[in-house]
Amino acid sequence: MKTLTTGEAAALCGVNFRTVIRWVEKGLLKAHRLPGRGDHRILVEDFVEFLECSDIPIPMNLQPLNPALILVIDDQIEVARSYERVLRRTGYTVEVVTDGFHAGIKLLSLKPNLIILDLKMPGVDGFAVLKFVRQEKSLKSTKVLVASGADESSLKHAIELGANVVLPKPFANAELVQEVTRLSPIPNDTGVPRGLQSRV
Amino acid sequence: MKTLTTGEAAALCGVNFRTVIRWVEKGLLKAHRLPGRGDHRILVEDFVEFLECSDIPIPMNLQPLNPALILVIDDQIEVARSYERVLRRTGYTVEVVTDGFHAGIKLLSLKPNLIILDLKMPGVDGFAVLKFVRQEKSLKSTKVLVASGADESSLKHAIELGANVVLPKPFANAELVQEVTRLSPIPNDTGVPRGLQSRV
DNA sequence: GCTCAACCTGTCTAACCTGTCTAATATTTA
DNA sequence: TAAATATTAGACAGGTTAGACAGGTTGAGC
Repeated sequence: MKTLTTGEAAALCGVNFRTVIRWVEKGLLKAHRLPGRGDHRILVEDFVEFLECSDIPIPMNLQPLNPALILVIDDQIEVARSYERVLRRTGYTVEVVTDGFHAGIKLLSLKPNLIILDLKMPGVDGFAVLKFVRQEKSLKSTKVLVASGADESSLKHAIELGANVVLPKPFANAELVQEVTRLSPIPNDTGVPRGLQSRV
Repeated sequence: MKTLTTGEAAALCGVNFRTVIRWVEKGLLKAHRLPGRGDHRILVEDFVEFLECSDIPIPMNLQPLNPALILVIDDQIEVARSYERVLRRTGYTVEVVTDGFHAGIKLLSLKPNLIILDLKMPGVDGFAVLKFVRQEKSLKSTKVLVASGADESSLKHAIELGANVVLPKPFANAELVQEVTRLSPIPNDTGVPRGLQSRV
């Protein structure tokens, strides 16, 4: 259950936080309060509904991003394609990049829900990618699955840096699918506005 | 999400705020309203589009790109630092990246006004960067200066792909500064408060 | 060049919403 | 746990609104 503080909500719609508080006080915007100082917390869905009702444009990072979008970062194109095939069959939308530049571009422009990342790639430092994802606020909820043939200490390091799951190569397709669906379940299509994932 | 009030928009194009409101009411200028008193808020991008369509000059501080920001993409850190030093002295803000991943990240997050790009880098395809910049809408007016020791046909190819200037290595610092200032003149910071410059 | 109508823009008003500032303190981060 | 950051309420200053009216600009017709 994702919530916003008054400051965050204010920034998202370009007003002062004081104004957001007044909207809450007037009952225009639904919010609950924390026991301590009485901080307001606004459910994202309530905020979005408020924006919609008020005809205020909804910022990008609140748009319901494709919950089934996976970015595969692996310089070995055949390996990447293999992941792509398996995951597409499972119902995910998959995007593949094989170099660092496009990894950076797609990461920021797609805001994928999950990343499958190799560590040892010529030209891309998997650890650097991991570090970036973990420090970038707009990717806060992005999951990272490291799929690598690197040695154990590297894999351990990846975990320390914030990888959600590490799969040592080689692994079976079934393992990949299992971990991916655990990390990023495909939402069942009740009430999901987008059309594609409901076709599955 | 950056927005303008009617007063701010009015100051930016040198009219009375009442006039801005009338433009909005007539549908000439897109805006949304706050729930409280019905204050208008105008998205900067909508305002810029309106100015463009109306042939009204667009004030510096609304330009989408950071006016004096240069992104140096070169895997040789000493070379990149050397550019950085020279250009900083000239008055630019300079950001350096030495790998493709961060090139992608910084390109999208900083929207630099000018890129200094090497072509032959292990791990980064300079041509791919160039192609991307030229097809990405939000980087429409980004200038690209290719600084490379690549052979002549590569440099020619870079021009075909949309590079604004090609500097074959080696070149003198003075040459670099000259080309950069030509492509991306530093806006004179006369401390003019925002909006007033259009009133003369 | 002149007149006139049509229309756009600036000015003024009162009401009231929004932004700014403060000190205190809760929440988050290291 | 300590330090850094964020949030709160209240008071005040400043900005924004709609409507009405006046002044200015534009273009057509003579």
